[in-house]
Amino acid sequence: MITLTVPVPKEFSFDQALSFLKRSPRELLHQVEGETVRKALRVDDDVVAIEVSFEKKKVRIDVLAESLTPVQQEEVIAYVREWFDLDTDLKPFYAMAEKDKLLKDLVQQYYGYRIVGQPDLYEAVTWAMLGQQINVAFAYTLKQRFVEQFGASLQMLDRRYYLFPVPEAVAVLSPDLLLPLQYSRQKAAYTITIAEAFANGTVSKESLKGLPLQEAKERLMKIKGVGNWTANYALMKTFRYPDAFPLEDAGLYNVVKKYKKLDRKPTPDEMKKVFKKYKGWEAYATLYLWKSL
DNA sequence: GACCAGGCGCACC
DNA sequence: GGTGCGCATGGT
Repeated sequence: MITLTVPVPKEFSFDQALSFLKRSPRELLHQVEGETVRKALRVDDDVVAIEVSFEKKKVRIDVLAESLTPVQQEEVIAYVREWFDLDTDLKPFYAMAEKDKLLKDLVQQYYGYRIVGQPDLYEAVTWAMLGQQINVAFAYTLKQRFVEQFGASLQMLDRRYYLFPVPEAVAVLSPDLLLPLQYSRQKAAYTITIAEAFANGTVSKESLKGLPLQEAKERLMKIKGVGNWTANYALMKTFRYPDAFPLEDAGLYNVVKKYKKLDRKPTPDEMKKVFKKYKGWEAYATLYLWKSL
């Protein structure tokens, strides 16, 4: 076993990250047990299992492997930094939120809560699409079946670690194989077109990296099944564009409805007005507002 | 039994 | 370029 440590900023709460990661018992891509989260990772064409915990104000990563190349060590550390969003300076956001009626209490209550990311863009897009217009619990059920059936896994010290299916494997599936998992015809078709786009290189994390948000969104939205909401959500989770956030999100509408004490759904203009105050921090504002639901 | 979920594409105007 | 509809199923 190899142990790596990662320093964290003051405004970071490992417990908050864990409580987010614990939110579904159907999650197969990581397992939280006590104060430790376990996960399998692809590093440099290899697969390793890691155990992540928090010790002496640092993130501790135990890699269940006999040896790792220096490159692999770097990749593991980079993954964890991305996963927990350790490179974002939250001070300006908190300074702004302190003065905001909606966010004030939330940022105190959940201090150090960061956006748990999804470093794999393909996984982020597929997961966002799965979550369209159904409740989150059911989305997890669909994902569980999908991962069990089409994902790779490795067995390590009495535990099974699952990996998200790779686009190459999903692109060649027939939609009929997904229907027994309770996918709608629509979701089955979208699942495959998204995989095709990634498998044939039309879209990749590398090709979107560094693009302005609008451009990255347009590229993703060329894929059938990926609309504005899904593109924003995926870009927020993978690239952490601070201003990528799903404005038309049903949950956000409900927060604003409650806040403004409306007896109807807020209008898009009312939504924009609320979020105008959060310019540059829309993604983080969204994260904390979701917490209030 | 309604009604809504971390929407989207498409057919119609 | 706007509006309405079907989608599948679970939670409330």
